[in-house]
Amino acid sequence: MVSSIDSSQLSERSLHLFKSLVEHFIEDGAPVGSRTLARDSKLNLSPATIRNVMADLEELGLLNSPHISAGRVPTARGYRLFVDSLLSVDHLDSTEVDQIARELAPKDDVPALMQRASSMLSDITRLAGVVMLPRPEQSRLRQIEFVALSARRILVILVVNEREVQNRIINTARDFSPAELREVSNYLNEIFAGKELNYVRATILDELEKMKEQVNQSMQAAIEMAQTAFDAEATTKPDEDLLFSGQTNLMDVAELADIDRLKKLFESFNQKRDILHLLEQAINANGIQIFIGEESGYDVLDNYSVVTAPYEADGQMLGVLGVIGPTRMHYERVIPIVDVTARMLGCALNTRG
Amino acid sequence: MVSSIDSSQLSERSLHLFKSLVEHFIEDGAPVGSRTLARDSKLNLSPATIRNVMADLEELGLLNSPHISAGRVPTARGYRLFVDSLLSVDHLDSTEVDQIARELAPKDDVPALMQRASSMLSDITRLAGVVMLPRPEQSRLRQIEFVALSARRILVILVVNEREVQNRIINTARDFSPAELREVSNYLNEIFAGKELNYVRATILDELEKMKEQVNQSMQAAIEMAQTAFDAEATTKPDEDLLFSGQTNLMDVAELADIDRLKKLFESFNQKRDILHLLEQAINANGIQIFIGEESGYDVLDNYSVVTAPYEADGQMLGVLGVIGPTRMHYERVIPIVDVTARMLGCALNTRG
DNA sequence: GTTTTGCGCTCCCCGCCCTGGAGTGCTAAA
DNA sequence: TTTAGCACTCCAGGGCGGGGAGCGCAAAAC
Repeated sequence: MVSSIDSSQLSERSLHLFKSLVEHFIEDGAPVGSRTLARDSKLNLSPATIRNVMADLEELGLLNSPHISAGRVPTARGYRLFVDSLLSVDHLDSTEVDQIARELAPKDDVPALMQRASSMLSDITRLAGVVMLPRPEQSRLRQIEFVALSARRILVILVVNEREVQNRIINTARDFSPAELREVSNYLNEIFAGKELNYVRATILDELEKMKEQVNQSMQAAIEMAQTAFDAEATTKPDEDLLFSGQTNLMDVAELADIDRLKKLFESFNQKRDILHLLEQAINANGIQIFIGEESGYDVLDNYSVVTAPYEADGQMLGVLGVIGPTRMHYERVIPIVDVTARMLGCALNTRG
Repeated sequence: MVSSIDSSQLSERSLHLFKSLVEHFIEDGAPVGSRTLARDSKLNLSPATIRNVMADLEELGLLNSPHISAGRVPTARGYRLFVDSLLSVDHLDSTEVDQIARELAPKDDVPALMQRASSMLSDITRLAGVVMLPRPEQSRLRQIEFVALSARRILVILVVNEREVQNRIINTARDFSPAELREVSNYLNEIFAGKELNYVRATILDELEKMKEQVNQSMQAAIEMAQTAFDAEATTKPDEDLLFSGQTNLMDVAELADIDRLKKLFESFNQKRDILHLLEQAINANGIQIFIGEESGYDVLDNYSVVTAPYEADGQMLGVLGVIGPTRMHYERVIPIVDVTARMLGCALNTRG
């Protein structure tokens, strides 16, 4: 990464003008010229002076012009300086906070809650919202149950983290009686309840070995069954971990009218991979993190910014949520919204149901 | 609906030319003029003759021209005649059929299967795919189980139609012991297993009344619990019944470059309501049904066509699937693909797992 | 009677030029 | 150091004209 700009390297005046320019551009989406800036920034300077300042800012890589006789536009680096040092974040008025709180009332199951969080983000910001579901690595097994469907088909139910339920169907090598199944689940609950899923997956093979002669036949079968169950879990999950919403909002922002870029972006939403990687970077940042345009390292996100915040419950980081929109977005509004939503979601997930 | 055109009302030659014109337009997307038609239809007619024929066809409402000196374009009515009487459906080559069959192998749970069906439709046709999930009204309860999560929180598991599992969490008024829960589920399974969910929902109140003094306390509680469980089911489901995929494919078709229409369409995908209504009309048609442009009655679908087919398993209609694309789509390919997919999906859903 | 030829006409598309406006950089004056 | 002045660049939009594609109509040809 190139040496980034420190606000102390620039004069008060330059910063003021720069901030004013970025705000203008965010509002209008059109390159900003020296005259408009002279008129609207209260500094009482002539356009010519401002041109000199702007030339300096361009030198520093904070601005550039689409062509020689157009106004200036912030670069990614410029936005970076803007959000890091110049931005004054809005204070959300209480009606908005109330709305968020209402939507995120912990009334039903986790997936539905996440879905609501995502659509709320997109509704309020008029951009695209995204929520990463609680990471399975941090999921603690609460309970495991087996239900016999037919002779050799068994429904496995994993209760995870108080409110989340996963089920999968496995086929077994031999028949199990209901009593046997109960015995098996009791046994598994005894050793694995409260453990992390990752730990369970990792340990279950050892356990199998250790118990080989020690316990009776049905227990061995139990462990084998459990293994199948958790294996399946590991393989079928990974594309179910991001929830998008409000993608269509992005079709409004005019400067992205070029449908090709938008298509690429939508496709990367479907693929999920890139966005997922990006959000994973953000999970350990404590608090808001912002990826601006090309900074993210993903081509599809050129000209888009991602504002993220991790959410936690019971003192544990669970995942990340955020908003995706044009670099030219109203950061001063989006940031507090993402922030508050993350906190509220955390509250809703705290285990006191 | 206006009287539609019967192919017998038109001369052999007119039909041939008309068909040729539609095929041309589907290929190129540009209005077709008399000269191109004269060149490419093997009839050895002069452009002037063809102009006369085209004028007649326009009179009948099968064609129109964007402006006076452009070529002709099929109207919705024209497409209707085309697909009803003139279309010769492709024969899918076996590699494609194989691909479909492979994707729809009944290896895992119903939702995942549906998801695969939808994305396969969109992948193969390069259009948008949609699948309506099996209608809950036709779901038969196979088994019900309760799992105690904590003192007064109980996880209800409904196994429906062999392969589908639903769960919800309910809060109870008093504590239940595991033994009690088992007793309750045994009881409910006894009377309700194999019945339709609708029937269960409807009957459960009566049952409650009938059993009032007849059975012991815990049985009454059982029925109350079950009622809560099924109620919740009825209310939380309805927006989870359509699966779209490949929407981005629609961003390629150039003539719909006007982003506004596309945005409206995408929004109606999210709302689901309109598309759902449309598909519901198609569920009782036996076999392929095609909605062309304005015919559908929904504004958002102007210039789009929907090709649907219902799918069934075990002799029972379960739902509808289909493809959404520009009216100018390759019906001769899309139709057999939708058809085969519906059949295959039906097979995959047959209960022999 | 049907088909073709010929002709005049319409309309779109494209390239061209032009102009006005916005904005720049540079230089010289304040 | 700031400002004024000036020459210059580039874009957007309007007007214009030619070329092309296509049409309808009427008269000739089959």
